[in-house]
Amino acid sequence: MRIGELARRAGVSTRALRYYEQQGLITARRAANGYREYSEADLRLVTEIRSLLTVGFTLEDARPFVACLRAGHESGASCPESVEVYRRKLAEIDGEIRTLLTRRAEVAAQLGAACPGCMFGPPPDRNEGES
Amino acid sequence: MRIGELARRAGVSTRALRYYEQQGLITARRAANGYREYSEADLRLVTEIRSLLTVGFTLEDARPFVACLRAGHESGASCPESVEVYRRKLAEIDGEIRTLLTRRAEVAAQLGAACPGCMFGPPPDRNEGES
DNA sequence: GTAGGCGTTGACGCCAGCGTCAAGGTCAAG
DNA sequence: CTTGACCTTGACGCTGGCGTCAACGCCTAC
Repeated sequence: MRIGELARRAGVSTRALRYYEQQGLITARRAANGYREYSEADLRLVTEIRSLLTVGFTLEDARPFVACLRAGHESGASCPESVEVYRRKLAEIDGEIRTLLTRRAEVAAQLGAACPGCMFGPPPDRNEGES
Repeated sequence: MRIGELARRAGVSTRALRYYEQQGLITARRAANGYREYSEADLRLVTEIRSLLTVGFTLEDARPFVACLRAGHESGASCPESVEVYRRKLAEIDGEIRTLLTRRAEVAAQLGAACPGCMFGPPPDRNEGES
C-alpha cells in the first residue's frame, strides 16, 4: 500500500509517517516512480508507535519496540530493551506524579491562605486512574 | 539598582529579566545613558514571578499576581484574578495527575504482561506529596 | 589610552512532533 | 488533453522560557 492508505488505516497523517521514517523508525520500499510502498508489517509498526506515543512515550522510547517487532517477535515488548524502557518510563511517571502531588499541595496551601473557603475536595486518588 | 544587581539578588539571568519586560510583566525606568533602573518593588515582583514559575505556572499565569502586587497589595494572591488562576491551576494539576495515574496503570499492565516479576511497588501515594 | 566590566538591542538555537504551505512529478478517469 | 487525487522533497511555523552569541556603547581604573 502507499502512504495515504497507510495513514488512513493507522489513523495518522502522512506527514507523521514521513517524520517517523526520517527518524529511522520505519523504512519504505520505493516503487519505480519513487512512491513509498508499505506492507502489513509496517502498519503493525505504526500502530505500535502510535499506542506508545499516546501513553506518553517519545519516539526515542519507541525505538526498541519497533526493533523488537522487526526482529520477528509478536509483541514489541518481548525484548529486554523494551522491558527496560517500560521500567524507566514507570519510574519517570512516578517521579512526575510525585512532583505534581507536591505542587498540588503547595498551590492548595496558597489558595487556602489567600481565599479560605475556596477549596474543593482532595487531590485525585490513585484508585481513580485504574481501569 | 541596575539589571545585573537585580539579576543576582533575584537569582535569575539578565536575559530572563529582559524577557519578562518584553512580555510586559515588569517595566524599568531608564537612566540617562539608557540603562534600566530597578527599585526594591521590582525585586519583589521578580521573586513572585520566580516562585510561581517554579511551582509550574506560566508567565501568563503570573500576570494577575504581578498586577496585584503593583496595585499595592501585600501579597500577589490577594486579588480575585489571582485566586481564579490558583483554582484553574489546581484543576489543571488534578487533571494531569489523573492522566499520569492512568498512564502509569497502563504501562504497569504492559510491563506485567511482558515481564512478570519485573514490577516494583504501587504508584506513589498522595500522602507522600504533602509537606 | 586602554583594558575590562558593566550595559544595550537583535536575532538565532533549543526541545518534540508534527502542521502547513511551496512547487512540482505521476497516474487513471473522463 | 485536462482535471484532480495522489505522491515527492524542502523548509518554515509553532509552543515557552530562556541560553548564547554578535556587535556595539558606557564608564571607571590604571
